[in-house]
Amino acid sequence: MSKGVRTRAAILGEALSLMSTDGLSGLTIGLLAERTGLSKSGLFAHFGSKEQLQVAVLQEAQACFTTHVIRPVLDLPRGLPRLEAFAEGWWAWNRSPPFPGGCPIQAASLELDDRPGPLRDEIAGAQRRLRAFIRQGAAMAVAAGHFRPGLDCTLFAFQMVGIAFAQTMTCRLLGEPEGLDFVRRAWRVQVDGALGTSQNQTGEMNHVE
Amino acid sequence: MSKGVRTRAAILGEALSLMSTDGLSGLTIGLLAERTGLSKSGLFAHFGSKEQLQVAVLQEAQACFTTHVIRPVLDLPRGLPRLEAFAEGWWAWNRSPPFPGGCPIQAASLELDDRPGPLRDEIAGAQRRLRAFIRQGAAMAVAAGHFRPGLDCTLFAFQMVGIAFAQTMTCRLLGEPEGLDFVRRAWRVQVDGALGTSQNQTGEMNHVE
DNA sequence: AAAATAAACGAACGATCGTGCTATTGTCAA
DNA sequence: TTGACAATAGCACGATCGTTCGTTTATTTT
Repeated sequence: MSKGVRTRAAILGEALSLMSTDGLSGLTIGLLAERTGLSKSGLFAHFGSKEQLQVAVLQEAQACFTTHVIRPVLDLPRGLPRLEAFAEGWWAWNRSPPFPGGCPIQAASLELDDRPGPLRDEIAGAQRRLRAFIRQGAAMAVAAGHFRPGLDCTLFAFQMVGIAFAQTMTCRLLGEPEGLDFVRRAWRVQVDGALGTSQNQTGEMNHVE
Repeated sequence: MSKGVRTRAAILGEALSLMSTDGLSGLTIGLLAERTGLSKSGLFAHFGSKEQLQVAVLQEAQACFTTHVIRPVLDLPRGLPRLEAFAEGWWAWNRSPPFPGGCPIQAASLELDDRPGPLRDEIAGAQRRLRAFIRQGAAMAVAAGHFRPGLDCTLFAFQMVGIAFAQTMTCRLLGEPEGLDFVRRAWRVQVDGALGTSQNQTGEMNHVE
């Protein structure tokens, strides 16, 4: 591992921390240089432009999410077990990601949703992949007989994303300590609504369209 | 209405538009002065500091939301009718608010959630009031017999906020035209899960904790 | 209409922004 | 160990940031 690669990785790590608290627009080259102990120009040379730096940071954020949340659950059996573990991992990530601030991907998603360009493409791709992961996870649960046949897995992913955002809102912005309870209960409601009728733990029948 | 007040209102209107696309941190005094046709110093004098301008913009955003979404539904009968109308109004607001960009309140919520100070207090208050409004709306539906007794109205509000964020994500960032369908269906699932059993339109029984 | 007050301007400030250069330092292979 | 090259520093640039100040122009009140 050459020097340049190592430095670049260190820069991206620090950039992620900075971005998690101050957002993509708060990620400034001068500040980042100061925190990494590099000169502005020395740091700049690693990326060529501000935008390329931002793209790299967004990619690093995705890689970090994959490492911390996605990868660990791939060892678990497909279907409900994996999905449940992913949910719990995601809630943990949202509440206390490995940065001082909140999830950079969520923040960037709302920051960039009205500004077309490479940055929005990058974060939109990340969100699409995340939803696809959830959708496939739900589909596996259907295939395994955990979830009822005919479940709309795209809607399932949509709802789960909503819970995640509501969590950030509750836990981070409002700072309510019972936020995680609401997350878990909302998630439980959603899972219960997707279960196969034979496994329906709460005795309710589920809506099939 | 004196001149100063009129100008201030015009500034805030333009500021809201600018903020909806570029975020709170993109709301710069120079740019805002240019768009309103004022000089930087002339504009600045209306607020005294950048932070006070930002606070004023956040308050203006709340007022605008109240006018467009909250106020109209207060004429409707309490309970489910009002709640349904509010939902539809909110989805419409999220998809195409009276600004070029997306909902400034949602954007600011994620932008400020890690930066304590007057700005975060302001937006946190807005979110708390919004949730209280939803919670009370659900409580009225319970009182009116539309929703089942024992419904957790706080959880209900939590879930609804989640749907709204997921909508912004889907409709704005990803630009999926069918986004509104998912919003309505997720909302329908939530409402169905809250209905009194006698009115349950989908034939499912509901989970009561 | 004159006096009093409010509103807006123009110019300047120090700071920081992103981005080019050139020079110097460090690293790695021959 | 030297030579090639990658990595970093230093410096400067035009632009823009938020802010202050004194002045000028509008508006409102007397």
